[in-house]
Amino acid sequence: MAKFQAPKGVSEYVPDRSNYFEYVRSTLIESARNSGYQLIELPVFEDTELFTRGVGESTDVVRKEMYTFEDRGGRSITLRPEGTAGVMRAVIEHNLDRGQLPVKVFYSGAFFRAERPQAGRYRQFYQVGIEAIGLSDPLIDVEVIAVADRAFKALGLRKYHLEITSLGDLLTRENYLKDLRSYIEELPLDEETRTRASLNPLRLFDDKRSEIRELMQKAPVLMNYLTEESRADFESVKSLLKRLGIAFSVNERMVRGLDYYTGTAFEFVHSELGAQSGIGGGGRYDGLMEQLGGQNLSGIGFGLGIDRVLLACEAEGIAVPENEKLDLYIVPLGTGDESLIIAEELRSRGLRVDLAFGERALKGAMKAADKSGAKYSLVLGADELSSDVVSLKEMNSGESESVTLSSLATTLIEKISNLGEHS
RNA sequence: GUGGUCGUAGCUCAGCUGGUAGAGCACUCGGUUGUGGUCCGAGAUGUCGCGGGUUCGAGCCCCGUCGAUCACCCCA
Repeated sequence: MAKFQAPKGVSEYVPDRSNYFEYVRSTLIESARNSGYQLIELPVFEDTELFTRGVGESTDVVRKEMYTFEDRGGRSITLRPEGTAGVMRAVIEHNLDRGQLPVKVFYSGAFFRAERPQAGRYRQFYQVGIEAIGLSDPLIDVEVIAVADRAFKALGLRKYHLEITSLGDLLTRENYLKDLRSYIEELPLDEETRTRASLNPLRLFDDKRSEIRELMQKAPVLMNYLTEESRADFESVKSLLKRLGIAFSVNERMVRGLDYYTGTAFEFVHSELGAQSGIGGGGRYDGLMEQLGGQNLSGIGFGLGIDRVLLACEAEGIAVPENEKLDLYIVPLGTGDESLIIAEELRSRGLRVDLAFGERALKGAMKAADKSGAKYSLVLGADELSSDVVSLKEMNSGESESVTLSSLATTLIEKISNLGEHS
């Protein structure tokens, strides 16, 4: 029988790289938690219509990238291609918007898009996202951006930058798009490009071909259509970002892939990732909640691509910190039972402990201790059991000291916490 | 979805103009009896992505297929 392989284009993480993945994900989540966002855990599949109405019929995501199927009850189901629509559905369904506003939630999980895979672009990929719903205020726009920026900085990323723009309110967009369409109509375009433009004229700003870029140089710019209020909000966002020391550039031609964005929109781009350079992006959405049957509340949020952030970290040579490693590795010499009992006792005290299984030779077991990255190791043989004293070895220095078995846990806990303070 | 490149041991790769597979790393054991990271020795490991075809003979040639990768499209 042929070997099974994972389905085409999915991203999956196995040891040791999965440690790196977990570190990246938890760092992103911690940034959201530090800002008061709470977990919202949602299904990975939803009613297809939630996405066609929420994300927008004209988007590529809906038109050709959704995993849609019929369940046994004849319902049309779609694997979630993005997070915001589902969050809005849940907020409405559970009346979360009836309490204090804004509602602040974060999510983390798998998303699905049936695209041609590439490094950094997968059919099943992972995102951490946040949403702040029910408040239209530059303050919250900036907070949302700051959550992402702080997460990236916490990871130690440097080679990324933030681009922002304002897409204006719904009416502004309507006026602008009308003018943009009539401008594009006059351009000498091939059939395919024209079709793309008719679905979303903003796309042409993103075209890689230089002749198109040139044609679009003189196209009307949305920024000039903004109402006084939008303009003022955007100014507030910019000055607040500056005061927070968050570097950014204004990209008046930014294009977002989802239809629902209004007002502030932003994107984090990393310079070492090739074509799939966006490590996160988001923006405000004024009409979405109402569009999905809720009250008329505005919200703002982002999605960060864990897979891409991980690639970015690797590209910058960022390592997983030491404290993710084991505290102790036990090498039993014919003392499997006792070793496991001691390990369990230490583990229940909160220490990270592993041991060598399978009657390995001392040399091999010490090698395993080394590979595990554990901070300390100890050998447990008949001598130790009869004397109740073990030789606790600090792996980096190679030095060891005698510790009684009964004080092993407290000694280790003390040593580990001292290490933490010094590093 | 479109086009280019690639697919040999767990990993990185070598394999000359076709003659039935190799290196380094990793792994296991050992270097006189219980302490790893260096060094030395020994050992295990592959249906050469999969399926067809050409040939006396294919890892090397042809076709298909699956997958990865790069760019486009799009996006996290």
